[in-house]
Amino acid sequence: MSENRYCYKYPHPSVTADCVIFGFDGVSIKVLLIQRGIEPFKGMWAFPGGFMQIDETVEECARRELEEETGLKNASVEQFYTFSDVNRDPRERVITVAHYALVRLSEVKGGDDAASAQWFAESEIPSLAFDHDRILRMARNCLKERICFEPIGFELLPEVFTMSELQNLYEAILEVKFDRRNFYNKMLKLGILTEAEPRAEQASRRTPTKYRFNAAKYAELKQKGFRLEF
Amino acid sequence: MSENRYCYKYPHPSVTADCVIFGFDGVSIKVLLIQRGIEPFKGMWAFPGGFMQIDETVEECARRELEEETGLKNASVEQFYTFSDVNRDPRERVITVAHYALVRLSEVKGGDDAASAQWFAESEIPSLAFDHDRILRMARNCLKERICFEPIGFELLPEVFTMSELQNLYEAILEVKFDRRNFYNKMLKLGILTEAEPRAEQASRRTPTKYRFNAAKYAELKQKGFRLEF
DNA sequence: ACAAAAGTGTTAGGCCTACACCCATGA
DNA sequence: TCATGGGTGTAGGCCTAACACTTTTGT
Repeated sequence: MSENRYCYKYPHPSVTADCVIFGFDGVSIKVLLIQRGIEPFKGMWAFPGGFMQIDETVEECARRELEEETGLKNASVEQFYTFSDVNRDPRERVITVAHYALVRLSEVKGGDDAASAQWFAESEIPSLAFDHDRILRMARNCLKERICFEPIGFELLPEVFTMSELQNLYEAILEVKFDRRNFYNKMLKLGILTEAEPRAEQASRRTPTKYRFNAAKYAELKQKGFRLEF
Repeated sequence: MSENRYCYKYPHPSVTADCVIFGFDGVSIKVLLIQRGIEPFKGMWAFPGGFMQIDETVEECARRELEEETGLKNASVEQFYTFSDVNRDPRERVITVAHYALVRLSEVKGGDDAASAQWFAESEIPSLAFDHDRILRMARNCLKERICFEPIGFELLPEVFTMSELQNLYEAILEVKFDRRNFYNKMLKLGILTEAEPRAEQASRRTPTKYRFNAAKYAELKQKGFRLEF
């Protein structure tokens, strides 16, 4: 018999943090999944996640899991909902605090567990373990809403990017199409973009202008209270 | 020694649901607090809340607590964040899933615990137990953001209300002032309000027009995808 | 009589949308 | 040479913001 040394007067649930990891390859949104090596749901795909230690917060737990899976230390990780259906885990009562992380594909080396970790385009995501299908749907919705308030998109792009990449990202997240000129104008008028390296002399007309996100100007605007609108 | 019959291999946190209960008296936002009768933080004010039972979800727990405090059964309750700082409860490791509820003051009879429950205007809220100050700040922010997407305000008003009351509510939640005429026009153009009882014949010019929320029209608009803007 | 609340309309400016052509390059 | 992607400007409509006076009633 295993030693069950932690005893309580009332039953306690386990608490896990799961992490929906979003990336962007320049065209479409990707999600990092890992294939479960153990029961339950052995062989099925799921989000990285694990049990919260007694001396860490759920956010710390999510970051720890993220680092183990992707090697990333400073990604943007945010909790968005806590799932607590009574039977969501067949083993025991587990509630999970779901997070999403925005990472740059280019910076992901693949973690310890890389063998079983894989990026999926949204359209190719298989049916997932536990209630992770539902978690994914909510994460996706949160992303949509959040991008209307904060320029989270820049976390998904390389530091230097083209306007088309940015537009593709917004279109992918919001599932709409924008007129190219209008998108350019709106973005430039917002004033949170800076042109990166003044385009090389020999730059052909075909070479797109590169931008980077201007966090300072964004902070300034935010202070004055404003909203991104799309 | 108390009987500690629930034993686990690893330490488990306790899980609670707390409920920030918002009301509106026609002028300002109110919050329902209860005075703690036991340690820790005995005598201090806090949100209603309690331990999640092993056979209920956190939302069910929040609704149960809400009903115990206010007698309300069908209020709008929504979770918004999970607080898991390691030392947020001095007794043991407790993580709490914080919810907010929107209730009509007129419908609150006062619950079992009414003796120690009290409505506070925002400006009069004392310093709170645990990390409830922080929870309140986040709840307040959520309210601000949510009202830009959904007409949650109507949950706080009586079924039939005047345009001024509605404007006061929006101004209280968003902490801004609107021009009265512009607010009227915008609201009426949105089309989610219906005039309640055609104003009595003898209605004086001083008697304000009464409206009610038109949920059907709202659902219709929402389907087509639109946003409330303020 | 005076203060407080409700009803009502116009104008100017800004923002959003829709839309088309040219150039350079790589295949 | 053709297809692709990037760069660029304008006109019309809609929404927003700013703004004042009248009426009624309660005090």
